[in-house]
Amino acid sequence: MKLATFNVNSVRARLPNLMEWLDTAQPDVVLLQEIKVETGGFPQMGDWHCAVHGQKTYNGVAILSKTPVEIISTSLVPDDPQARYLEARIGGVTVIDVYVPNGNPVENEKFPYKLRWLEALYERAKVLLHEETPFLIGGDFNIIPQAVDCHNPTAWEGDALYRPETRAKWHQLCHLGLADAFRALHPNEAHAYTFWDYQAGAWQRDNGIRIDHFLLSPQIADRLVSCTIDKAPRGKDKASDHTPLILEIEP
DNA sequence: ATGGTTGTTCCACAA
Repeated sequence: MKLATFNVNSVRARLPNLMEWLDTAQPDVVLLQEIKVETGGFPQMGDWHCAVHGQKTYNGVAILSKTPVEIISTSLVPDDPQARYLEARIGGVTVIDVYVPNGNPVENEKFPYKLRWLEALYERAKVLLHEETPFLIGGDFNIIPQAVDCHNPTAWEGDALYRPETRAKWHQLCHLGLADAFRALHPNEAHAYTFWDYQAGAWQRDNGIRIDHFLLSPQIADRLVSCTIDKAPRGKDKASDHTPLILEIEP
């Protein structure tokens, strides 16, 4: 079973690139973030089953699946006005699609909102682990876990993606027993990025960061086959600033 | 240190 997570930075602006990539990569399940469209405005996706939690202009998450997908929840933080969470069941697996708040600038309310959001995700993961539900969390976490996950750590000091409080939340999730699928299989690999800014030639200079992740519950981690970054979409015309992360698990 | 780019929307805001 091949799953992918892809922050498309507007599903409508990215539709030709997305369709081409789906045709090439042939995933079974795709977690999309930043669809930037209301739920009802999500494009027709042919024979894909779609679960969508969208809003106007900003944010928005969706799951595409070759097999039926049942929405379990679209709410993580109570009364969250921002569409960032989608929990669904596909076959026997609970698939959670997240678009974690960016958190910048750290001086205003955006940073505590990010930390509250991550705390709620931690609490949800604890419940699912206690229930022994096989699950995975994929998406744009807006977290650079370690120095090796960015080109120039000094440049990220103080940024909400790399602040100690942010990375502490990530490590709390991992210490619950969730596996960072990419890092588990590529322990020391550097320059393994999933995002390159549009600005200042970041892509050409490989000035990237690894912020898109799959976290696996123990039952899913036992089925882990591979986890790879598909850099090709980032090099296309009209590319998103993110590129897909692909996860293969035993059926 | 600054500026660099993209998407949505209506021009600033988010990333």
